Amino acid sequence: MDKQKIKDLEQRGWKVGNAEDFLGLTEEAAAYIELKIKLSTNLKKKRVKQNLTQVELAKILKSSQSRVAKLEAGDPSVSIDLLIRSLLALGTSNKEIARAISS
Amino acid sequence: MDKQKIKDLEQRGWKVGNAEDFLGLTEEAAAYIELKIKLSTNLKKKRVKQNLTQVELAKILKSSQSRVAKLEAGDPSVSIDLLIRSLLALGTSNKEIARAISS
DNA sequence: GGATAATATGTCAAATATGGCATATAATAG
DNA sequence: CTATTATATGCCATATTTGACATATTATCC
Repeated sequence: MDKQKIKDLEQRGWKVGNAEDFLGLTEEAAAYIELKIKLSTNLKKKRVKQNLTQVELAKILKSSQSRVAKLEAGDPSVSIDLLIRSLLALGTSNKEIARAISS
Repeated sequence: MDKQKIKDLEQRGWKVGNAEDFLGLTEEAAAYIELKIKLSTNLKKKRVKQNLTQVELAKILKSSQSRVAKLEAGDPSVSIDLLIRSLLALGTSNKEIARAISS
């Protein structure tokens, strides 16, 4: 969670600590979501860099524009699997994927 | 593909080059499989390090021994999603996962 | 050897992810 | 403003993944 946000909440008397206490997320679930967001952000960056529209990327992936939108939004309905396969389809290497995850 | 193997094949007159030509895999599919193997190997290592049996890990994951076996074998029927969630359940951080991927 | 624990493999119903479609909402140009 | 293009959202039939079970195989100990 955003450091400033935590500070703000603590000012107001909240006992925040971390995302788990606040949102009821286990550390595990939080890490999972974080991972997904990193991958989806990266996917969008890659697509834009290659001057592709969502429709064009969908064609490459043999998927649909709507699914690409959901991929880039880190929608709960998309799997890490599809995110990774999409990144690979855009020529991303495993090392790059690793970098994205640990960023 | 194993460097030595390639050399051996080339000795015998094969034009190998890479896994794609040889196995008919696209670079993308090869990278995907490679990634999966790295994660599954890492999962097994983690489990063993924590002195857990597959049955015990299955309990933690609310899954079954047979699925854990498949996870560790990188079976085609298991998703990267489940591999990552399993690693997280064993206390693996995103950074560690990234390291495993780029290793 | 035989008993016991751990892991592997095959199958399948139920759960989840996916592509595709319709449609809504931005963003960009003219 | 109004077309046009790009992206977002909701839905659903189909496809893939999953847990669970049975059973097979492989260690490990006596």
